[in-house]
Amino acid sequence: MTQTKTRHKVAENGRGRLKKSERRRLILLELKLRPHVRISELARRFNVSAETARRDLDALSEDGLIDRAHGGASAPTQGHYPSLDERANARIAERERIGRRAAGLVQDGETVMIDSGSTTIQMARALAWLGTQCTVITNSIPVAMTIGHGAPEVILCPGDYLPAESATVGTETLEFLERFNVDRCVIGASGLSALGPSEAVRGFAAVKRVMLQRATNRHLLIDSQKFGRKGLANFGELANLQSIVVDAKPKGELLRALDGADVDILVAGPA
Amino acid sequence: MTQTKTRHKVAENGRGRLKKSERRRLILLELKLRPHVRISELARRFNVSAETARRDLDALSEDGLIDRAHGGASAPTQGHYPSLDERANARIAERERIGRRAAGLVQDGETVMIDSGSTTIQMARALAWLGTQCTVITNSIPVAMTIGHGAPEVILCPGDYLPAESATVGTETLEFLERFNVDRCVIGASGLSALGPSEAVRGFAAVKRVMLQRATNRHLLIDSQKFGRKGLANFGELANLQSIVVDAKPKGELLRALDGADVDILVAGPA
DNA sequence: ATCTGTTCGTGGGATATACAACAAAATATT
DNA sequence: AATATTTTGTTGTATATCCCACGAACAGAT
Repeated sequence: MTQTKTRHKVAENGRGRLKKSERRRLILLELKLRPHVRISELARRFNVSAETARRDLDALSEDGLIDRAHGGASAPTQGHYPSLDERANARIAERERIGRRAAGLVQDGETVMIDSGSTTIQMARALAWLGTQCTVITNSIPVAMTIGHGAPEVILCPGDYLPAESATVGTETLEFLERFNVDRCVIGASGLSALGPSEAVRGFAAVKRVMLQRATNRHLLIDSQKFGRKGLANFGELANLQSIVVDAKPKGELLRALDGADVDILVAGPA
Repeated sequence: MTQTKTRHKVAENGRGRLKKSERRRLILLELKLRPHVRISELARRFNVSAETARRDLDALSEDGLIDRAHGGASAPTQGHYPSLDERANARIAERERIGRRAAGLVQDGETVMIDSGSTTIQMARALAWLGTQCTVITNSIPVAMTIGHGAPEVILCPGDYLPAESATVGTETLEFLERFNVDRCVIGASGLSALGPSEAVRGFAAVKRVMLQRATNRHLLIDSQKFGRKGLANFGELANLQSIVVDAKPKGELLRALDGADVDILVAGPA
């Protein structure tokens, strides 16, 4: 049952033992197929001690390539997700509030474009929860998968697959989106300043811009931590937005700019 | 920190305790966002004993909704994956062989269409392993995600998202595929008889048909268990295929038909 | 109100895993 | 070839989880 010999041309050791890098590569590969691997199982499979397997998992976890668990590890969630320390969890709570508030805006029968991003995933989750009878168009795979099992119908955009964000981008995506006219679009952003919303990830700004063009009602979902920040590329003016959904009301210059642009500010309460 | 009150209208118990079904729903929801939950964590969060949390996970695992692990549970792999009992694992081994053999057919620089299905996922895995420099067009999300982190470039098809198969289907998908001409297509099937390959899942047959039209070289990946079976809809004739990749050589009528149609039979050896 | 089935918590012994520190082996370097 | 470095194995102890069985609390029905 030693499969080391059967492999293509794995770098092996003196006595058919796999090298560290090979083991780790196999672990990653395995996690693409199975959701979870167990330390004891890896130890047996590679003929190494449990400690070594543990060290492998710790190292991979350090690099963010896997999600460590007691006794094993899981594949990281599709689409970057925040690590699990306290601060990140706090942010999740806020995003959850924002997502729930935004999901409440969607009415039965509407068609909605949803952007990719961690906050919009939360919204998708809330939408699935509510079971709103709507049609969703998205370029985000996590959004599609989250909603997929619920009531709403999902149309996925084509395009170049961006693994880091689990979303599609590129001209295919843009052309596809341009074929639709929808009731609503819900987008996230890396930053929001008086000059407008901006995005850090290459290629996303264009997608957001097209979504904004194609929707009657335009909503921006954004965490208050991102107020004042400026990302790589601006997309659209403040006046282009119907409303922003936030966890805390903006202040100062940003608030004045929003008021001037006649943007509704929807603060997601703790309830 | 008791969030039970903050929920929309969760069914709660006398003293703000969640009912069993609510807990399980929340667990499922949580796993859409995070790859892994831990029993101890759930027990704290729901204010129940670890035993209760364990029972929840066991029940959900029984229904195939989660993947149980030591100390917790993970979300099941995107796209249906066979349960882990012995027989299923045996089938996986065969599919892995087939997938590896098929991946070997792809040359650097080629453009390949890959169908959805458990066997093609295995091929995607092998392709990522080999690091072949190719461009992949697929309607399967697991395929895209598996390959995504490797060398090949991935273009995802648009369409209606089919949660059960984690793939896109429908006219959007077909129209999109028709815009490309590729070197190779690799497709799976539910059955293969002398009359040709057939597919059971609604909507998939059309996708396969278009992929076959658009490719110079056409390969069918199929498990020998499916020889002789007939699915819902036939797609294409045997003569339409360059080769089939199988784990065991067909016999009898099917073999004669394949020979007559001049189809190469590539048997994936155990090595 | 009483009954009945479900759901849940508790306790204890067996097993698994985590963590740390050191020793042994393999690999790389000079 | 000899040395330095990395990688792995081992040991021991603390901690977590598992599994089982039993009894208490609960919800719904008669």
